[in-house]
Amino acid sequence: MTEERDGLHAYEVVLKHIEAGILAGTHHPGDQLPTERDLAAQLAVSRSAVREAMRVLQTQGLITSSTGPGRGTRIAPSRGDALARIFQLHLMLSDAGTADLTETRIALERSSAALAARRTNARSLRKLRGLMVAMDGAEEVDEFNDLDTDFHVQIARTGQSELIADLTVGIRQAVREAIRTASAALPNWPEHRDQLRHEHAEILSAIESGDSAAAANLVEQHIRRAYVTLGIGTDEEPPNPR
Amino acid sequence: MTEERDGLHAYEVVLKHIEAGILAGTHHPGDQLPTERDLAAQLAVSRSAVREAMRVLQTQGLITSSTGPGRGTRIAPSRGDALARIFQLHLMLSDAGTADLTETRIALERSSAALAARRTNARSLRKLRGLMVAMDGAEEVDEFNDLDTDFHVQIARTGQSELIADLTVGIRQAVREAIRTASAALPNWPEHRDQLRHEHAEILSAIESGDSAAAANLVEQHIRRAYVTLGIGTDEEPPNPR
DNA sequence: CCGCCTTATTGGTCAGACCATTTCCGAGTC
DNA sequence: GACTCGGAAATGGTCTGACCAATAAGGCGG
Repeated sequence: MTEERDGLHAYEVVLKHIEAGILAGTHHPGDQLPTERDLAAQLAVSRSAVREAMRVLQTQGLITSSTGPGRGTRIAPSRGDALARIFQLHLMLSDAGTADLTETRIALERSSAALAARRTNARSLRKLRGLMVAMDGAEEVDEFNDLDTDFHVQIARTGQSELIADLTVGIRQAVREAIRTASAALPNWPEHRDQLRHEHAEILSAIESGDSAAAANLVEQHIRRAYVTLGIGTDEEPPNPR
Repeated sequence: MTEERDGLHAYEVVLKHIEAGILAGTHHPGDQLPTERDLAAQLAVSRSAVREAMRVLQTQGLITSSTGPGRGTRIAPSRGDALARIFQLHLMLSDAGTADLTETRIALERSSAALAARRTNARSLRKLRGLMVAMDGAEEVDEFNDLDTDFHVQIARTGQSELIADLTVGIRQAVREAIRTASAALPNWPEHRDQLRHEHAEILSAIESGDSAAAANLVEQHIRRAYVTLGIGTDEEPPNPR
């Protein structure tokens, strides 16, 4: 076999080979892949090229590797937070305005909250209540803001759609710092904080009672009110009007 | 310097080094990175490790490389469709139900359409009109479906928020095959196709006239009607109710 | 039968070489 | 002086081969 690579880089040959299996639905979570040395031989590239492709897929949360006989590399059973991290990096480099980000965040968190309301489970509710309690005891901006982020993330995770959850998490993480800074500059922080506590309680209540429509609407109001108070993302008409 | 890597893999050292620069806002699109050999020396890892990290960032669309003195590697000025491709792979492996996907797609495309209506430009409108014309001439399922995908993608691109566009593109690409299969099985495909043409025309009209609310609503109706006709994603109450 | 030790497998890392492309610069030419 | 051409150097791309580290499996002695 001559090296017909059609201008593709060596690592791309490997990457496309595996991605094709995923996109075609022939690779499923848990499936075992050939060893790096075998793949290199099969595709007529060096092991380095195979390893570069493996790294790419690993950092995208698509495969996991471990050493030892019979171990090796397999399609990841769960994607972890890789997508959220990648998403966050893209957000940092993107020129998306704060307003766009806000509207996207609202669109995603409406989905998250509604899903959460329809798929509650005892463990998630316990975590959410725990975060509420923790926030009741958090007076300062930094501590409260971290818990606030966790609260929204936990709602996303409750929906049991890891994809939507990952996106939600990524965007919430990305705006975390901006929210922190704006909060710290608020003259009436204690009032704002109490308002947030109140809204969180309402949202949790809607989720607990399984009212997905209410949960979605409350989350949207919650986010909009917070951004108005913080003075961010209000420079143009909402791109997602209702 | 002793190799204090704290359990991190060699490539992770490099990856985190560069990601940190991005997340901290010290790296901006267009910025030049050190050469692979320099980075390897600085971080006390082998060049292979540096290359693995570079591959990861390249495939995520975050950096670009070229050879030659003074060229090298830099932060990508534009992220391309890398995020959409990664997103698509995650969708394939995720257990997200079709219903969840549909609702998320609606949430995102509402945003896309509304943004497009507020940020129209001659070039985008020309492309959209061109796709409409092409669809008028496309009778068969496969050809029409490809153009349909392009139409939705182009709307997303028109919004000028690459982030939302990438997400929209990823999810639309991911459901492309499912839509194609379901369409091919439709007994009354010609009627469905004509209905889609009609709805596309309405959406384009709303975008042209800058009516973002109408554009968002029309897109939502368009997607919902299509999924009902195709018999997918209707197995539960909408998670994003209004 | 149990526990330990050896061995084989497999990913992780490294060093070094060579290649391909591109820029840069200087010698030579008009 | 300007222009062209050719070689040197920079830089990412690829390959080879070696060795390390973790782990599982099998064998051996008790």
